[in-house]
Amino acid sequence: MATETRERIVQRSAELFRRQGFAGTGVKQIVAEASAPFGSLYHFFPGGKEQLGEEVIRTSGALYGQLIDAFYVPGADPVAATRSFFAAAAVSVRESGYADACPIATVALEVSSTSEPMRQACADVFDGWLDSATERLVECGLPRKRSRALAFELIAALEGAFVLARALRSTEPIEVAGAAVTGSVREAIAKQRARRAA
Amino acid sequence: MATETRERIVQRSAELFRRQGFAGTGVKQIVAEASAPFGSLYHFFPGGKEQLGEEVIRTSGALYGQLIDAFYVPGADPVAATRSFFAAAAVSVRESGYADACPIATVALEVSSTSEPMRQACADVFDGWLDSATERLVECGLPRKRSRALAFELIAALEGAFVLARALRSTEPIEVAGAAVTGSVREAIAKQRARRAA
DNA sequence: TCAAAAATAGATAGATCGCTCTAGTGGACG
DNA sequence: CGTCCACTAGAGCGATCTATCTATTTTTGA
Repeated sequence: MATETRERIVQRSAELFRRQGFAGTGVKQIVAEASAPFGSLYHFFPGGKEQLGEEVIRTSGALYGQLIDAFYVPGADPVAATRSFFAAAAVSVRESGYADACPIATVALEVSSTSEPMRQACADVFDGWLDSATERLVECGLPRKRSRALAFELIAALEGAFVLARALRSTEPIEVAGAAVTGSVREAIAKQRARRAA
Repeated sequence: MATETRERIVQRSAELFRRQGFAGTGVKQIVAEASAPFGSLYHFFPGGKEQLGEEVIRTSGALYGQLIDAFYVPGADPVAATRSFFAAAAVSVRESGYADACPIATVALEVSSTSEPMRQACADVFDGWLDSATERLVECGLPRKRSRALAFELIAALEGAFVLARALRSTEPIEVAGAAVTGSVREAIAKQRARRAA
């Protein structure tokens, strides 16, 4: 089945978009690096580059979102999970030579004011991440409202740390931000335990 | 003095870059919207678009950095300053229709893997912000090490909240992130006072 | 006042952009 | 065996990209 060509296009696009941005990546470069025929791109994506962009955002966003569930497994310690999550992010960013951080942030900032379908795709991805993180924290016994605030704090700190890490070529922002979020989670858990004991 | 043309080019570029990114903005569009002669762009910036980009990053980055000093004035309450800082950011983002958030984040993510001089400019700007915030917190009586960690937390949370706010078209990320950072500052101040009392 | 320098003005080069088009290939199925 | 259809393949279109070029106008300073 030749639909592997389609997958190669999406995967290569995902890598190029997150590194050079959407506007900074040409369709010729995509098909060349994906070893795909040029005609196939418009065969699989009749909506052109924008349709490809939207799909790349949704698929790579969903893939990355699975990491949240992978770290915050039910029954595990959410404090340790938070620490591990940021530590893993730092390793991943460093190992890619500070090239690959968030799969959609670069595109998100680029298209939020220029392409409504792509902006919506980014919003859906972020909403999905926030919902995932919120649910995992609720399962840890935290109140829903507090969980949602922590989810925002977690995603925002991670995204911001990624921006700094890529520009500064350092994992320090990720480590420091991770420590801060870990502290917030620890405090929330402690407060919740105290309330239950009373 | 005709150097106002040069300033118009820089200012207009700054606005366009932060909204559509560096690669997504053409030099023709810049001179058109800046009401500047096309030849003037290459007269003032013989290094072309990249030189313009670097200068835009440095100038608009320095301008934004002054906000840090404006909010964390010596003698003022750092907790209230943090709250005000994020509140002002939220208002600013909303009033621009979620178009203008961080002046350099969009470009930073775009060029960190494609243009070393522009990446370095972004790194210098971020370093400047971190140094400013660190100094202001040190002046508030916090230990230098703790101040620097809080500075990272502050900038990272703000940057990440900006990414989310623009895509979600909501100020909630900025408000929630602001509350988290404000809490961290409050806690650091309280801990420092307790240490001094002992 | 006049020459030199600075800035304006825009035509245009050469490359690349996203995209369309037609032709051809290979395999599945009647 | 022949037909259909998904996919491959790439030439090429018009538009746009960055940048250079020459010519002209404006400003500056001796």
